[in-house]
Amino acid sequence: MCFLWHQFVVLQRLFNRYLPAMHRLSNRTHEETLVFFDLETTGLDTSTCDIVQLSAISGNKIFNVYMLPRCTMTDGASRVTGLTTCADGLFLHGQSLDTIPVKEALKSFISFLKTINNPLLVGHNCRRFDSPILLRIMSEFHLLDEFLDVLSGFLDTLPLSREMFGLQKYSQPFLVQHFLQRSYVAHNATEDVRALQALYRVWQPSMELVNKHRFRL
DNA sequence: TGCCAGGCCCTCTTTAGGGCCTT
Repeated sequence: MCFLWHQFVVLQRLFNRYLPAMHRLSNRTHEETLVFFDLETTGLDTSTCDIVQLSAISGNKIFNVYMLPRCTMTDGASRVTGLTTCADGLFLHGQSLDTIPVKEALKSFISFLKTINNPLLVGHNCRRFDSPILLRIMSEFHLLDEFLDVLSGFLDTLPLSREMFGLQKYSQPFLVQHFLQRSYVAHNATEDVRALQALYRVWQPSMELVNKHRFRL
């Protein structure tokens, strides 16, 4: 009897010790893989603009494509990105870029995501800007269902950083300067995703905050 | 000359308005 009671006490202690960890594990999304992404677009109007550059990074895997937009770039977008379009193609600071058709670019991005386990797309201000544009254009090319099937969700680092830190600004260049003590080539999607990945490594937000700021369609 | 969209956040607010954030 005494032996059984001892076994019970041992099991109870083990249970009490590991239950909180098991509970945290069940709520974690660590089986998801973070994929930092960014768009360069023809403008700021999320209902009409087109994507000209789509970049993503997950670990050491990098994705980047340029595409010819179906509409002209606004002066503001050309000014901040250095990208211009004409009948001959897409140019970065006057240098011609290799582009692929929009649908091919989107399908290529979906294929990239399929190589990643349960991808969670992470972007700065992506709830209000990048994700509505990406979802709209995926829908226009009848790729939305396939895209959503492969995707775990989105995570917006703008409200996440606002909740984590008390700063005067939360633009990505400011955050990079503040946390990484360096400047970078903002408004180039590849540089933006590398910078955001580096910021996230420094921040290491809690799963509670991640779950608070994640979303799906 | 500089803005052009739209939603969130903050405050000198809530019957509003300006700044921020993305290109």
